[in-house]
Amino acid sequence: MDRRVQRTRLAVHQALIALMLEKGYDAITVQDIIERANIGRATFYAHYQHKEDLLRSGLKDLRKQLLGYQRAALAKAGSARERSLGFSPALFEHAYSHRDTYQAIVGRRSGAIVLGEMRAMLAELVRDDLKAVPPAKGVLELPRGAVVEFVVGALMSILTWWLDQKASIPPHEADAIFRRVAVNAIFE
Amino acid sequence: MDRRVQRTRLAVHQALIALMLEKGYDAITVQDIIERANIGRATFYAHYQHKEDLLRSGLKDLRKQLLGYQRAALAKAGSARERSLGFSPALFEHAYSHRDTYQAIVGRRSGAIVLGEMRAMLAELVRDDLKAVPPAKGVLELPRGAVVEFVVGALMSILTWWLDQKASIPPHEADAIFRRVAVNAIFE
DNA sequence: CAGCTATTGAACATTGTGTTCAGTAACGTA
DNA sequence: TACGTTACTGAACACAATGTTCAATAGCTG
Repeated sequence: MDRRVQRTRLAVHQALIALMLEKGYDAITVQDIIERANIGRATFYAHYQHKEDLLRSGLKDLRKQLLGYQRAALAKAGSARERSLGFSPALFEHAYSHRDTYQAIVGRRSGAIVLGEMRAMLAELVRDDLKAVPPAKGVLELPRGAVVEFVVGALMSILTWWLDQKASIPPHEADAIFRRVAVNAIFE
Repeated sequence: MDRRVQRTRLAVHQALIALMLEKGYDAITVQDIIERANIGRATFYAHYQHKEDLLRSGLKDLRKQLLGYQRAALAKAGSARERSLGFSPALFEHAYSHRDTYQAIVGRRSGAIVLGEMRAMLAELVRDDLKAVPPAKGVLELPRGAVVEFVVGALMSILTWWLDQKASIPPHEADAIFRRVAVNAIFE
């Protein structure tokens, strides 16, 4: 790929992340982005149609990685309880080493589109994952759709809370908290 | 209060809800609102500073009602398990009878500010509520902040899922689903 | 080096914002 | 009912951002 294209794309993506952390996705204008990335207006529109288009292209990379984690987790052995939502430890590790990016995506300043896309991505992961889990037997049969939404909500909540924390809790501990509340709800 | 003011405020609020259901909060312009509400531009800005200002004023009413539900629930008798998050049945009932409004606020088309405000409101409720609940004893001590975020996330998730459902599930059933996954996580 | 292609910067029409102000209508009260 | 007060109107305004166009220029790949 043309080196100029690479540099432009990188600069724009970095500008977006930085600006999201500073002012939140919604407040960002294309003007802001091209100034920060130091590129011409026409250049931006040669690459992306909208601000949103840029965002989606960034989330595509994230998606690929998450799907990779899931495939790896599904290949592992263990009890059904251990294997369900098996991608979660890797996800928390990943978030830990890309704190800035995750905080920009999932944090308080984020935008509706960002959160919506992230939810959709995670929902896909969780749905696939739960295929292996038999429906919980209890007084109340939980609808599968509700369970998926619930797990995604719990995951995003814990993730947000964890990243906002001053005292840096290690990722495996944050994951343990998530699994304690989410996995409990799924089984029995 | 002046009748003219009342009519203007009502028209504007109704326009907002309708437009949120049609195109989502983010896509709405002040232009849209004043056209739909059929008022002059200057009139809008005489009442509200921004689009966001209008939104917040609408959410204030909701907040009052939710706090009322909580006070009523706290006054009731019952086990700790029953009493915790005791406002939830009333909340689901309320959402059921104001489906449109809730769908506009909490639904897929909503905006980040809307969701953020709603989260904050619910977080306040939940935090107050959980003061009565002793910390769960288990292998892992759950941080209180994490629990609050988790419960709010679960509530919003189940609410969204429920309102999106075609088959109209009765509110008490939706509430049962919520309590089944959320209360379980808090106790034991 | 040659040929291709990405980038530039400036200009443009369009849309929305938030403010101002004089004129008009509707209101509450006496 | 009549009066004084207050809210609404509609038009105009400066400003900021959007997304497009195009000729000129710079940088890349082979």
